[in-house]
Amino acid sequence: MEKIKSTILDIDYITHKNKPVIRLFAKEINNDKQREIIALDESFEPYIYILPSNDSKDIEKDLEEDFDIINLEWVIKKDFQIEKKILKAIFKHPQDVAKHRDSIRKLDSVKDIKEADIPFYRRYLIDNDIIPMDEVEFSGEFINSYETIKSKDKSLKILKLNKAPQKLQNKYQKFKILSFDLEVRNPNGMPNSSKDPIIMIGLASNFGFEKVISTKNKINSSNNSFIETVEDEKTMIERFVYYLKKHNVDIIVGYNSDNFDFPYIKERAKINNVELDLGVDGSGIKFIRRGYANAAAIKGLIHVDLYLVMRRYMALDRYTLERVYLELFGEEKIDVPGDRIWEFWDSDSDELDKLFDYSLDDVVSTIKIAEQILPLNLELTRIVGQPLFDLSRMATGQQAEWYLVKEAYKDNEVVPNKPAGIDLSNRDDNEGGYVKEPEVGLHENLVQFDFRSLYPSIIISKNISPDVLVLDDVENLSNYYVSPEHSYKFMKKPKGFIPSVIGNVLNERSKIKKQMRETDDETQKKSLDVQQQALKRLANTMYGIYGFSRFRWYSFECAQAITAWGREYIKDSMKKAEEYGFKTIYADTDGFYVKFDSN
DNA sequence: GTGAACCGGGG
DNA sequence: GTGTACGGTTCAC
Repeated sequence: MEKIKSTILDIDYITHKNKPVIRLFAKEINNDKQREIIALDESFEPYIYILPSNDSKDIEKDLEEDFDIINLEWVIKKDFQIEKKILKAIFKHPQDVAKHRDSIRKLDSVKDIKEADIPFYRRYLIDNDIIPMDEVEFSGEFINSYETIKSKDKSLKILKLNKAPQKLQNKYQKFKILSFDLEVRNPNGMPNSSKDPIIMIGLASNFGFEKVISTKNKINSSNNSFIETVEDEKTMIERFVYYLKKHNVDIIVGYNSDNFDFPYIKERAKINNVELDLGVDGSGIKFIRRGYANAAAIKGLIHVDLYLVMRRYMALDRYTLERVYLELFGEEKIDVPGDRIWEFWDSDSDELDKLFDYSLDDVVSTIKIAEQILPLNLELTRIVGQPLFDLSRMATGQQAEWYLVKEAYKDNEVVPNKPAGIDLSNRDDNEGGYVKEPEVGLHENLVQFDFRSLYPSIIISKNISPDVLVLDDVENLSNYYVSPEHSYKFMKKPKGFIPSVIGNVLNERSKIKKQMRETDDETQKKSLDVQQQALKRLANTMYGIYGFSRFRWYSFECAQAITAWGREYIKDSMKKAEEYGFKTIYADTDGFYVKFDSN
C-alpha cells in the first residue's frame, strides 16, 4: 500500500461500470518529485434526506418502488435545532437523485426532502472534511491504467484509494501561476474566431518565465528577448501547450478568459488541427454552463478568470484590465486601442514593436493582479472548503452559503432547501443602515466613532437566526431578545446556528491576529493577515445571506432585525455624544463623525 | 410608466 | 451535472 502526501487542486466524478467514481486531481507541491496524481475513490455513494409526513406508515414501502434507492436508513438529524428521525436514502448514481427527487417529494408519506441539490463532488469534500489546496495523505494502490483516463503523460500516477484522504497540518504552499493572453488580427469589428488568426500569445508567471509567442518579431531588435518567433499559428498554439506542460503549472489565469481567450484558442486549435490536451487526464478545455455564461475548465489545471474575481473586490465604474490595474498599482498600462491592433500588426514599424510590448504588458499586469488577489481566494477556498475553480466564480453570498453547508454537516444539522416561489413583489426592500447626510462645509476637530463589525456583532449578541426566531405569541418575553421597530423575538437559548458559526469565525480571526502579533517572520505575518481578512469578509457576508431571497438561510425577519438594531445603536450613540456637547456632522450605517460645539 | 432587452469583459 | 448568473441601464411601446 502506498501512502502519499499531496495537495488536492480539483475534484470531479466519472462513471465507471455504472457507478460514480470520485477523482481527486492532486500534485506533490511540497515534494521534489512534483508528480501529478489522480486519486480515485469508488466507495462514495450519493444520498438525500427524506422527512416523513404525519401519515408516513407506508413510507418505506412507498420508497421501494422504482426510485433506484439502494439503501434506506433511519438517522437522527437536527432540523433547525430540533432532533428528528429522518430517512437517509442512498442511490446508485448521482443522476438517479435528479431523476427521482421530484416524485419522491410528492409522495403522501413524504413531508419534504433535503440536501437533494448538493453536487456529488461537493458532498464528497464536505462529508470527508477535505480541504482543496491543502495537503492530504492518500492511502491506496497505484494502478497502471483506468479506462476513462487517456493521458499520454508517463509521469502521471493513478492511485486507487482504499480510504478517504486524511487531512494533514496546514502548510504554506507556493503554487505555480501562469497568466496568458491572446492578440488576434481583427480588421472587421470584433474578433471572429472562424476567420481572424491569433497573432500573439503572451505568457507570464510567478516563477520568472515570460514570453510572447508570435509569427513576427520586433523590427528594432533591442528589448526583444521575450519574443519567440515561430512559423505559423499552428506552431504558436503547440508552443503554448508545450510551455504549460513543461512548467507544470498549477493555476492558469486570464482576464475575461472564460468568455474570450479560451473559447477563441479552442476554435483556432480546431481549425489548425492542434490537440489542446491541457488536462492532466489528457482531456481538453470544457465549457461548463453557469447560468447564461460559460466557465472554461481544464482537468487538474485550475483556471481562474480574474475579471470575475476583480468585479467582486472593487467598486469601479468599469472593470477593464487597464482600469483595475491603475486602481491597484497606480500605474498606467501600455495602451493599444483594440480596434487598431491589426493596423499596428500590419505596420511592420515601431507600432509593431509597441504591440509586442503591449502583449507582454497585458500578461505581466494580469500576473501582478493574480499575485495580489489569489492569496485571499486561496484562504477562502480553504475556509469554505470548495475548489478554487468554483470559489473564484462564486458571489460572496454563495461562498458564505457553502461554508454554512459545511458547518451544518459538522453540527449534524440538515441543510435548508433554497427558498422556492417566495413572492417578493409585495414585500418592501429591507431598510438599510441609518444615514445622516453630511453638513456642508469644512469641519475641524472632528471625532470619529465606529462600531467594529457592527452587523456580525448584532447577530451574535441578539442571537439573530431563523432557527431561534419565534413568530407566535410567547408567555415570558424575558427569555427573548426583541428587535426594535418590528418586535421580532429571538430565543436567548439555545445559540442559533448562524450566530454560533459567526462566533467561531470571529474567534478564529482573533487567534490569527494574536499569532500575527507574535511572529517576526514577515512572510508568515503576511499569510496570517490574508487569513484574518478572509475570515472578516466571511463574517461580514453572513448578514447578506439573510437578505437575498435565493439563499438557503434567507430570512427577511432576521435581515430586518439586524438593520433595525443597527440604526438603534448608532442613533443612541449619537444622542449620548450630543449630550456631551458634540454635534453630529455625518453618519452612515456603522459610524459617525461629531465635532465639539463650543456654543 | 412598465416590462423587455441588452450589457459587461475581451480584440 | 444532486446545475442553469446578476444587477444596472436603456429600449420599445
